[in-house]
Amino acid sequence: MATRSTGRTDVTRSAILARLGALGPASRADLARALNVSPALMTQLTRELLSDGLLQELEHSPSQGGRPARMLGLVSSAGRAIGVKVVADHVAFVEVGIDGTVLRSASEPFDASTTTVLTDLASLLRRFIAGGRDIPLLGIGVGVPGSVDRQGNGVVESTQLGWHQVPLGSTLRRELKLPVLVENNVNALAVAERLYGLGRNHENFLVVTIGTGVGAGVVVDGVVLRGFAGGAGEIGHIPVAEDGPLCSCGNHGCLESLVGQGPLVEIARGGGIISKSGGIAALRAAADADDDGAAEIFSHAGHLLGRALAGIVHTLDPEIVIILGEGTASWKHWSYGFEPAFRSALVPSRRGVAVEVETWQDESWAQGAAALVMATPFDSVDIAGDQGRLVRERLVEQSAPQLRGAP
Amino acid sequence: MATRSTGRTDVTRSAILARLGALGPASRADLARALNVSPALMTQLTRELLSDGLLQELEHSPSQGGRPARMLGLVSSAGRAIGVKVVADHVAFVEVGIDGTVLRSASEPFDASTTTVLTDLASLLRRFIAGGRDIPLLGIGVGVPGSVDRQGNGVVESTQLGWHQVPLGSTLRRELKLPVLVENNVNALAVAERLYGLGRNHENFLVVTIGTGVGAGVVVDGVVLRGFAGGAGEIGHIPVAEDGPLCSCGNHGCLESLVGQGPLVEIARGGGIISKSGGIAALRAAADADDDGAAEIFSHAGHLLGRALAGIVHTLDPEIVIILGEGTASWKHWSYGFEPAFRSALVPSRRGVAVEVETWQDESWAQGAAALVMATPFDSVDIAGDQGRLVRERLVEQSAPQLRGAP
DNA sequence: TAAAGTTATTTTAGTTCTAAACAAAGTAGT
DNA sequence: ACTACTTTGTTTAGAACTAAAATAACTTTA
Repeated sequence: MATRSTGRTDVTRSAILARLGALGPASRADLARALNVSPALMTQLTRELLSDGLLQELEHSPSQGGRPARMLGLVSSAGRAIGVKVVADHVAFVEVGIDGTVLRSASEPFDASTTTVLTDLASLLRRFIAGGRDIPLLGIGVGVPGSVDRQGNGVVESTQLGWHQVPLGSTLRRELKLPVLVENNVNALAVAERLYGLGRNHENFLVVTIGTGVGAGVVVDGVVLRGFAGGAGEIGHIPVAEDGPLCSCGNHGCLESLVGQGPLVEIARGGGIISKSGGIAALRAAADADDDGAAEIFSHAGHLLGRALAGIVHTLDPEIVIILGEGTASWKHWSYGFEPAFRSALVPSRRGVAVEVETWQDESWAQGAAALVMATPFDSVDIAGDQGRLVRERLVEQSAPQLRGAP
Repeated sequence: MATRSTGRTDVTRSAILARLGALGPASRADLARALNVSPALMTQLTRELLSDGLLQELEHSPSQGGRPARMLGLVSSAGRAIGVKVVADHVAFVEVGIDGTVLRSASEPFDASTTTVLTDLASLLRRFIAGGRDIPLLGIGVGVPGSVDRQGNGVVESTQLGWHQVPLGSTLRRELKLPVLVENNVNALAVAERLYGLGRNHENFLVVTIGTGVGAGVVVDGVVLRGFAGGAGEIGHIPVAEDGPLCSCGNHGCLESLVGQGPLVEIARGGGIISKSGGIAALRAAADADDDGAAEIFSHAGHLLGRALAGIVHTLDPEIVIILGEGTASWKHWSYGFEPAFRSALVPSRRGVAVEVETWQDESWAQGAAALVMATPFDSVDIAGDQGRLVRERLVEQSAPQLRGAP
């Protein structure tokens, strides 16, 4: 059906801001091309944003053969966002600037299984917010391991947290009086990747995370694919072995039950490769030290992941696959199994699909959640709904209280 | 990025026509809601279409508690389309009315491997077109077993036909002077399903075909997912068995090499279940006659398909899975293996996903191809590009040569 | 160094759509 | 019958865009 061209609040206006934030200064002509609008409109919108004090004109860029471009840059104090990573035993916060850079971060112990989870989380968040700079706070992004009905609604279903239809979004919104966007953590990462990472240059890509579990974020035509109930990307439960080990979901032989961090450590302990108390770090250390058994464990995991991803690549035809997550620290070892299995299981015409492994940081999950907020202006499909509109309004209104609508 | 709200030719105007064609008469208010535009615009557009002679006002529908709705219906002579199914040894044509009903059909022997394929096809098409009624021919839809760069472009890559970057679209367009839309055959089927079938009521679904090969069409938010190079949905080559039989793609153990019609027949012959010259019909007959071996072959295929589809459902989270293709004639036998394997491999929260098997007809492939033409008005994402615009123009202009622009 | 070609930005005159107010044509309660 | 309430359809003013032409500010070529 025809998408209603909103009209309500201006989408393009703030898409300009988000783009400049994400990619740095650009000319009006660049922006018009990138956002797929006419130069005429760009002139008009940037005029308003300049007079609102959200943009500034910078130096000229050297001529490309014609009139040199006048670069436009963001006034960096235009906004900030907070990203939250929620897992069973702790929460992590980051505060990011409008360009996605981390300004502050913190981590707090937390119990997701109490009856007071939501108010607990709100208090922790309030405390973190209080420490922030005096820049308009555009909103809160929350990444959870589980599925979310709609970003702007924020009802969470998560076996990992033991949450069943928990109204995380509405509660935080009420408690904090701020726009709140809730999303599956891997999808949030995909949004961040699209905005700040390799996904900037690709409209169709796959983000795959390896770590405790295995997950995927699917970006199609520049937009994160959520599926019918927000559950797309749960590749950790693809059936792999007919009679494999028991998975947390209750089935046997899921991908995650074979290549997740827990199972790998289990195998290593059983095989005497690491001590009974050793963890994934010990296993990686063993592999790094050329222990054949350890290498084989990673390599076999890579093999299984490679075959599973080949299936997904056939299904979705992405341009590039981006590997992320805590597990990437051992990617070198995974890759021995992954590359041959993955490539050889692909149809010849797909065999060249790019696989990139990005460096992983502790804050990456929370940073991804924050990207949800910064991405809302891009949100032409209106994934974030009402909350997206609020973010946009805060961005435009708070930054320029002195102008517009003053008597 | 913000989608350019085309503006060029009117999309909504013909979305009205397509909707009325697909779903029958509706009121202005209904249409406005369905197409997500304002009532005001609907008044304006329908006024034009009425005066153009494309629509007609019908009786009032009984009041729903307020002013009774004035129904609008399509003037059925507004247009027709032709759909073509191309396979290695023959082509099939159908002519459909604006509501998707088949008016005429034909099948011709054909050799896809000659050097004159394209002109041969054009001649056959010309002959078929000539037999049609005197109603505006909106365009030609072609379904091919392979991937297509862009519908409106129509460059085909198909191992099955032995075609490498064949410019099918542009050639037919030049030869026939008509809008031509080319698409992978399963994707075309998904479009038809969205327009006329079960997909009408679902924005996220999966069309799976079983027959010679296995394929899938993925519909996300109402739009067919094509992927980076138009190759999405090639689930026939998902790796299933580590050391399975050789597949036509050159790899071993692809889903298709295990559950395709050819392999099933092979196994049945080898097991003495059918004669050395028996085909799939014989195998089905054996299963129908309670031959345990035959039943087991189908059941095992169902088992493998079920596990593979479970993986895809986890990846895409569709609301419903629609099974189509020649193979559905034996679905009863497949289902014994399919249902338990599929359900038990799904995460509990997904276990209820609906699986529907629709009746299959010989012309279904070609009918799907024709739907490409009828769907272009819906094409808010502009998949069909230039050719879509041409279809729209033909629909509006040819039907009302007597009005508009007359001196 | 003047003419030609490029690229960037602005102006102008629409087009397409929406929101909001209104008019039309009913049903249901009193 | 009279009023209140619903739903449909229309009118009007205005917002958001676009295309095309005009203008600006260079580089390149002859």
